Amino acid sequence: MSADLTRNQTLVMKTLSGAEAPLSAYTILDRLRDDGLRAPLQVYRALDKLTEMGLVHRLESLNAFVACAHPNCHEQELIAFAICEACGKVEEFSDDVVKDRLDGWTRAHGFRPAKTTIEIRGNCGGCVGKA
Amino acid sequence: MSADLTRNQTLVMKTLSGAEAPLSAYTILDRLRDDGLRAPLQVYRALDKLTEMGLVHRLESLNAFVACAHPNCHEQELIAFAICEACGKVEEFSDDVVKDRLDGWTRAHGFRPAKTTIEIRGNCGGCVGKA
DNA sequence: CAAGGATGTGTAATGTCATAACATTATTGT
DNA sequence: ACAATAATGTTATGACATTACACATCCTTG
Repeated sequence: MSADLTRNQTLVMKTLSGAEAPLSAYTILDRLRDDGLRAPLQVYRALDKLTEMGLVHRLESLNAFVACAHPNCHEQELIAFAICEACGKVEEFSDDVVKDRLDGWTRAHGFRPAKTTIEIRGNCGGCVGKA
Repeated sequence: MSADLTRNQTLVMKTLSGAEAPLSAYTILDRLRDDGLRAPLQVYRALDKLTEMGLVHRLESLNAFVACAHPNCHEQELIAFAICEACGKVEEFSDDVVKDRLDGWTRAHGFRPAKTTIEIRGNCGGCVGKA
């Protein structure tokens, strides 16, 4: 089903899947030095492909990347992220009503959307409790 | 009404207000060399304050800044941006239904939001026509 | 007025994120 | 096997943002 990944793609994917929180490209690179990766581009190229395949998401407000939470996620239409600034964990969800409203706006304005980003930064339940 | 701005803040604000599209901090800096600005920090500090005041918004997916579209905008609750990748123009809007839905999700999950980003990248009406 | 705090400014150095350009090495389809 | 396509490796560079430190300005309050 999911197309085969190349060596570098597999390494990057495993690193992200095993992480508790989003990782920057350079952090991924650092964790893969022992596997032979040496340059940022090797990571960025893998991330590009993985993102295209919907296996990885980029968090714009963090300049970092996470593995997709849905096991066999094939590009869900619109994904929102809730990012905890304390523990770093990210929750991924989607909402059809939000999607409809944004679609409504773009249609009404003749805007053709290519990619939509929704990111909520704050503190997750667990971390609010501790505070 | 709007608190007085300092010299640097005024310069940055004027630059952004006069721009057709979002500007990066370094672009702003370049345009203000003749006014005596020399270091990125002078721009970033001004941008921080202006953003706090709600006069300027940061576009996360662009790493760039725009003047707030609403004349006397005092921190509207939730703002969405539609960013044209062809001409660079940005439209700013808000939607209470979207806000309610996202609020609903965060409340249900005990998540305390601090800042929410909604950015739609694509092509605006004008540019879709030309294509 | 003087002392102290808060805020703004100037500068250099550095840190962090991302891509261009080029050469080489698989992989795949016919 | 051959050509086309995609992936890789490497160096250098570009683009975005912050740390650390020194100095100046304004404003308060005793």
